[in-house]
Amino acid sequence: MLKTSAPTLDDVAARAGVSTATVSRCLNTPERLRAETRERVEDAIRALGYTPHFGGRALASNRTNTIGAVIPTMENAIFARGIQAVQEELAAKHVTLLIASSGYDPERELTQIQTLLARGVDGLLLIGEARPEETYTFLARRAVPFVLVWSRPPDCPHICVGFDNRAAARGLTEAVLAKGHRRIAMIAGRTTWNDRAMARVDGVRDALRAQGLALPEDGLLEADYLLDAGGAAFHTLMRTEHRPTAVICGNDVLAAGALMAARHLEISVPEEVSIVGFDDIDLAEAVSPPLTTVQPGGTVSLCRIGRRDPVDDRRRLPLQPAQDLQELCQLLWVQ
Amino acid sequence: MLKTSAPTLDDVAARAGVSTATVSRCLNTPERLRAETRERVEDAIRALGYTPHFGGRALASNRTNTIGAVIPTMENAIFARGIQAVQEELAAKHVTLLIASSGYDPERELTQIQTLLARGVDGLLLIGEARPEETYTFLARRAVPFVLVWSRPPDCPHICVGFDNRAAARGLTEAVLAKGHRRIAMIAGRTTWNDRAMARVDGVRDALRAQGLALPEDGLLEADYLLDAGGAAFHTLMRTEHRPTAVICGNDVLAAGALMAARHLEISVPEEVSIVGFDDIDLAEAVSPPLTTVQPGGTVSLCRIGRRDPVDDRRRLPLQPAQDLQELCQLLWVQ
DNA sequence: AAGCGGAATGCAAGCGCTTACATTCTGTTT
DNA sequence: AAACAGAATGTAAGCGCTTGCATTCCGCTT
Repeated sequence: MLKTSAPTLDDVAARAGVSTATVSRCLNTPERLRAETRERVEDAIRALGYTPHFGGRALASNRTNTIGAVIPTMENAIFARGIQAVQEELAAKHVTLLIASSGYDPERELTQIQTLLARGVDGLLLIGEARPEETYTFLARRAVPFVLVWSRPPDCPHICVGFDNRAAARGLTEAVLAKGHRRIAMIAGRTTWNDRAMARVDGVRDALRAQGLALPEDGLLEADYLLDAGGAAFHTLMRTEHRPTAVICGNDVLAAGALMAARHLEISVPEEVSIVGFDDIDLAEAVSPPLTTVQPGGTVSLCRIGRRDPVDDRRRLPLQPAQDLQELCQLLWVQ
Repeated sequence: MLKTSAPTLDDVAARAGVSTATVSRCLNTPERLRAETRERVEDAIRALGYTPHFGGRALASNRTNTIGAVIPTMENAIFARGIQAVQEELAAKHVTLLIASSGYDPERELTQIQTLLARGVDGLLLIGEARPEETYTFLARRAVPFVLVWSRPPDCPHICVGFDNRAAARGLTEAVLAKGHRRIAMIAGRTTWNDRAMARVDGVRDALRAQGLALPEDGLLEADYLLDAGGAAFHTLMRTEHRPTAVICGNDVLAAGALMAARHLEISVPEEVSIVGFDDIDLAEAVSPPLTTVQPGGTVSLCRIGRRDPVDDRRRLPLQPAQDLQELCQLLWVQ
């Protein structure tokens, strides 16, 4: 009689003439088997086309080799890019990344965390530090290991892997100031429950203050991270009494939106106004003129402020993404 | 003594004064419990902060409520967008989507499929139809239910949810022809193991043939779906003896790359040459001039060929994404 | 050749849940 | 009040794997 259902450990064990324990060890700690035994087991596995049953494994070991990530949205290229990198790094370690998105909503984030935990993830990856105390309490009660990425505030009590958004924004702003701009406005992302957006605003303010300057009263707008929203905000800024000569945007999507609006309003960039982004996603390079932006954790491309022809004027920010990924994996690895 | 580990079904059962079977039923088929019993159980669950153990559940029921998707890459916004939509739809049905990417490599796709299966997914979502027979054999032997998305060739023997890329490309090309273009070139995506890329080339050819035209010999280039590659291909096209007056690109990324190259070469678009994309991602709208592109399954925005000011000249393609999502879920639902 | 220690393997008890089947209710019908 | 059907609940047997502990094996030393 032919067996129709998937082969199990027992089948493999029987065929290889060993116990199930040995087969299990062959899968998990092969170095502890005699070479000859291991080969016999491996042959049986191959012959039967055996694959371990995920549920059984999860039940017995109480681990799933899965970590969950809750990101704001996959539609922002910066997160898609980041998540892809993390995923690849984890895959190399035979860990699966389970992705969920919150749409920048802290309540939804908690729900997603709960869903991920119900799915038995061994650890969590969360974006940024700002979230309701309730969420942190929950995480603590469940004793889930988690890592915060994408920001690293100087005094964060949690495990963070990321860069200092405030410092990056300050650096960017300093570069803008160095080009002679004095009337600078900002289109920030929504700062509620978003420490990155907040930190970037602070960074801009820091740099201005150092020069005895400030954002004009009507020179700081918040917008959703959408092209349209960026455009609308830009439109508003351009209607203020004294137009800024440079507009710093909370990310590249906002900046691209602003650029579109400028085109629409027939305001020439960078002649009449400079537009500056943050993240250095592909979009930044594709628009015209290419956006001045900052690649956090990489290099700042300050090359294009006020000129169309790129010049190499790049600076390093404190963080190496690749190295961070390593760190990240290690952190999550410590169960 | 305080219990430290997570509460189990037994704990809940004990506390509610019922059997574990009842608790299980309360979780899975609550309508089969007397209201009063159900409440008692629910109270206990709440009091204990109980969450079902994923592994146990998977083991006993042999289902994970997970479906896996293998996409080429998350870095193309079109897939990020699509996956996000699917994910939300599935989440509403308490199904988790597990995402893996293949980087357009069919071997890697198979590996990823195997990984996903090892993770116990109940079904699979794959992009496009073209893949080695080996992969299909494997799927058949394992009897995994799967759905192909993003393309729907007329004669596909599998379950497909998507649109007819060939027809879409033909439609787009016809629109280009209608604007008077006669010398048309194409920058296609890599067509090996990519039926969408292939179909788009065919569609362009169809439309040209219908007018007694053809792609010039040196007027069809293949490129990776990257900005740079699109730019390089455009560069090549512009060096051919008779420059095309319109360049149709396999997707918006290629088109944006081409546009960047045009800017670099100081070739004005659309005065000297028109550039046309495919997918209608945000990028298409952000570049300058905004790309003419086609939103498959939605509307074709043919508005901007040869002019900067958008005119409303849209047409519907045969497919409704939302409706497709429904269909998709149903298909996967049939275990 | 006997003795020994460590490495290799086997034994078997669960891990937490689902579900077929058995049992006990409940409310009707006679 | 007895009988009964159906609904509600309980019983208990696994699902496939891991792992602590017990046992056996092997290659040395003496």
